[in-house]
Amino acid sequence: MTDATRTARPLRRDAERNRQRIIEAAREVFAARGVAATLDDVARQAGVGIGTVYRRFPTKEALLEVALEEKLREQVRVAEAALEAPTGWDGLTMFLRAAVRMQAADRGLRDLALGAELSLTLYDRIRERVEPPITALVERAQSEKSLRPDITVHDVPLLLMMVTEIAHHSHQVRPDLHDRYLQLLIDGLRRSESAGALGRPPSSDDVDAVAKAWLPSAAARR
Amino acid sequence: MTDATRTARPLRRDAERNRQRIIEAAREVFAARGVAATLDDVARQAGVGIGTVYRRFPTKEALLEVALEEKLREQVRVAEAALEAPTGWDGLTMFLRAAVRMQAADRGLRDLALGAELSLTLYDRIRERVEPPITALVERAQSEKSLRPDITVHDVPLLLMMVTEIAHHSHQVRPDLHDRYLQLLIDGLRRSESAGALGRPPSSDDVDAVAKAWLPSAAARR
DNA sequence: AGCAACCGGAGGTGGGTGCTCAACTTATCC
DNA sequence: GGATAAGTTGAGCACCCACCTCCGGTTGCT
Repeated sequence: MTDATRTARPLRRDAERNRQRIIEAAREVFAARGVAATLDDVARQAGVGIGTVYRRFPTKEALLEVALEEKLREQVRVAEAALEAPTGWDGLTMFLRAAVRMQAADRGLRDLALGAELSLTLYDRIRERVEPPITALVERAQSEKSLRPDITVHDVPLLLMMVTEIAHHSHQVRPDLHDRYLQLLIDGLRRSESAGALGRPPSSDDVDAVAKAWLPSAAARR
Repeated sequence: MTDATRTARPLRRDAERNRQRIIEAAREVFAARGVAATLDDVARQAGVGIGTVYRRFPTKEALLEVALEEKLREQVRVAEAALEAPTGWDGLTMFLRAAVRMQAADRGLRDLALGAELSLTLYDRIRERVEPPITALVERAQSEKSLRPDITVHDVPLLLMMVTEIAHHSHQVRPDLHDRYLQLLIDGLRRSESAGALGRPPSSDDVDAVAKAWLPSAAARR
């Protein structure tokens, strides 16, 4: 019953230093290039050999998890904090803006938020803590007659995908450009008599399928 | 001064038949996989050898141009037809819906419309015939007080990119899903007192830069 | 029949990725 | 100040994919 990580002897000092360097480098590299970045990239950025990276982190997934766990938790915190907003509409738009800001600044975070090759247990743990607050906000905003009634929680990931996609392609040229289109979408979310019909909303499975098809690895595969 | 294509002797019958097969196959393959599709894919689909494709079309670009020229012209026609609409708003939304419908059904068309590796002369010829009608529609819809005033022509390509991106990733699962988000954006385009500020619009150069970064080849390169 | 035109597709070329391992270096402990 | 385990390194292997060439064999045309 002894926990493996607890009984493990501490790393030698140079090894521990390299481990930190690798994590730091991973944060930068994954932020810039997303989960598609190679561990060679990380090693070069960290100033260590590739072998060192592989010794410390058996898979890219393991490194991703360590490098981005904190930011993933932050996303949960943002969703929960949005519940404190005075209105459902404020909370929902606050969450959208915060999530876009974070994911626009870190492509790896965005890839993970879409469900990319993360340890499923951690991913599910995050997702199951983000969905309930957002569901609550959507319902509250609809009962307050500010959010249009034909929107569901499952639209939220799709909105984020669209906007962060713009963000990543325009980041070099106009790092703020995506805000323009997020605002346009937010204005489209407002209840209004002039709004057109939206058609059938995505199911939870639809969202998963789209996210999977959107990920870099899927694109490379076909 | 003799035109090379005019003085060229006609192809042998089997060669002409294969040429047509290749063009037909190219239309299917590029529609499904976009400009990233390989000429090997096209050859397999056409039931001919790769060598045959390369003899007939020295580069992928040449084949793309022949395979998609008609659809590109159709895009121009759609833009011009939108001018006939009763109001600027109707014309603009008609154009958006038509452009999205066509580009969602043909990924290659979408890639070319974004400016992917097409012979520059043809590309510019298309663009310079699409922009004026859209500019006119935007201005008309704004003077009619239906389109919000902080939108410019250069927003149109970005809107198309976002929506067609969703279209391509959701096509397998829910071929109509992108319409939902196009409608949301269209509702966001309507003039309204509750609309938020949009920030600085993209310049023409910004659009080019974003489109370039969005293309499959650019993603592979870095 | 004879010959130019045409076809096919194996394979050369060039690029990239994920990962290993044997030779070397360094921290730590007595 | 050794002895030793722990750590490091990066060339190199295995693999995959895309573009394109080349030439022995085939086919349509006159």
